[in-house]
Amino acid sequence: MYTLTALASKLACHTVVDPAELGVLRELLGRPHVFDARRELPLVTEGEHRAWLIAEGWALTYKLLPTGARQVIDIAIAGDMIGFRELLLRNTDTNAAMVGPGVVHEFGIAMIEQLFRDTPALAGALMWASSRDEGLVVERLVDLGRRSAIERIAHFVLELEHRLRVVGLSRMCRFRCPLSQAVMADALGLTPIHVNRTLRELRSSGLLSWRDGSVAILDYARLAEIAGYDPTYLDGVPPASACG
Amino acid sequence: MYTLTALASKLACHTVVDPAELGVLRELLGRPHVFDARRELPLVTEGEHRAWLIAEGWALTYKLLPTGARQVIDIAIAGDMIGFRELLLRNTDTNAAMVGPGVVHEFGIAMIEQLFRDTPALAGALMWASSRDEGLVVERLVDLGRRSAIERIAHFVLELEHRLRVVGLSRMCRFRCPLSQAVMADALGLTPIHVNRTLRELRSSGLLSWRDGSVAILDYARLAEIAGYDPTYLDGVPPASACG
DNA sequence: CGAGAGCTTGAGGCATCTCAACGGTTGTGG
DNA sequence: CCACAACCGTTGAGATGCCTCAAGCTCTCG
Repeated sequence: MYTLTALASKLACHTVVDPAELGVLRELLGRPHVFDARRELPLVTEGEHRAWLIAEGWALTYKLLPTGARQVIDIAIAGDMIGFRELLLRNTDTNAAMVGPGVVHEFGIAMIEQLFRDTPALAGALMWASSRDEGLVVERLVDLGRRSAIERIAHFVLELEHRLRVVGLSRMCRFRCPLSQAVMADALGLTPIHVNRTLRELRSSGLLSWRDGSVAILDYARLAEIAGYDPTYLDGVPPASACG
Repeated sequence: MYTLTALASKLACHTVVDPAELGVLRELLGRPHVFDARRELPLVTEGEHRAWLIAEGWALTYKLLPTGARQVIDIAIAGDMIGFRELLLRNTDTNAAMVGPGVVHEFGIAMIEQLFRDTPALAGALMWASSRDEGLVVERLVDLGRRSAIERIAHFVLELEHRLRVVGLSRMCRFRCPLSQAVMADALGLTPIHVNRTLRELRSSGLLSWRDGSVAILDYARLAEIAGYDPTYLDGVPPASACG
């Protein structure tokens, strides 16, 4: 049974979450779906906007340009929502898909409205989580506008570690990451080739290791210095102290 | 007397706005402040987060990097809010400032909460406006990640025209824009020098004119083609049909 | 009259892209 | 069981879009 532990961990950074309210949410969400890798997550079905809560696995939203280029907007891990922004804005030019296999819940605007009625504290916490996701997008904007490739990647890895640690998926600066270099390139505004070279540079400098989807941050301090990393835009949880 | 006409025009794109509710908002906002150009708009004062509603003029939010580089996040025109995202997220690494002189209202989280109690329809409309601003940020992300300099600038001009038209500040594809090339550079992830050269290219191709803060889109169709422009991420208002 | 802001132009450099290719792994259908 | 495609990571060589450095001009403001 999936118990939304990741979501609970994340919200706990912001407020105390009533377990009873979480129970209401679980009831409203219903049964989870188990999805294959690369499965598309439709954000609009039959004119209705849909959003997704990731219980397990990774997902992302992206936009496609007429030229065929792709820009990844959000990278969602366990406890994150996908399509929440589009629920309010009702735009339809955004796509979403799973990265690896995973477990997700589907929901719509009606569920959010009901949460606001029945469990206003939890609804507020979800709004905070959504704002935090916007903060991630803003920080990515800074990445693409004003940081070099090596700074972007360093920043990206540190941010990932932080988010995964909050939901219990990073320990001692080690975590699993199923993102291909192509996906990272589309998220960071680079070429897969350049992502490859830059990662190699970080690896050969002994700052991190990344093999077969297993990442280890080996020199947190130097990585943070390269990235100009300051996680205050996230959630107030302090950065990792040690890399054992 | 400033009557929030720009805000009303914008919200009208989304829902019918009750004039009585707007009256309540005007009461809650109180007297407007007249600010000089370049005036800073503090987003945090005495530990309290503050936001601003622009009644007249232009304002922007930005982040500063340790290196001294600047990334502009939002560019706000009449009817737009500044600092709304930070109100929820409570992050403190974002700055805001006026561009030219202008007229603004200050508000805080308490006012939003009261709007949700007293005028829920209007509060919902404001949430929509806030989501629309997030949509702008996402589209900027696509700009910086996957569009060339000339595409970014073309897209930026078209988006500006759309937003200004919605609040009655653009007619026949002509509008005033007080942004310096340096500000545009910091918004679009470019150098002021390159913005200058790219603008010259657009001008000499007869696509637009830009002199002394007066902009005219001369060839909407070709500009839209260059930019890959599709304003569905905005508000459902159709693009400008003619450039007289 | 000087300072500052904004716009413009030139020359050279480099970070990143483009094009091209190879090897390993996985899944799939004949 | 094999052939083949698809995906992923990797590397090389050359091209280029944008940056950096440098300078001069105009206008406004005090």
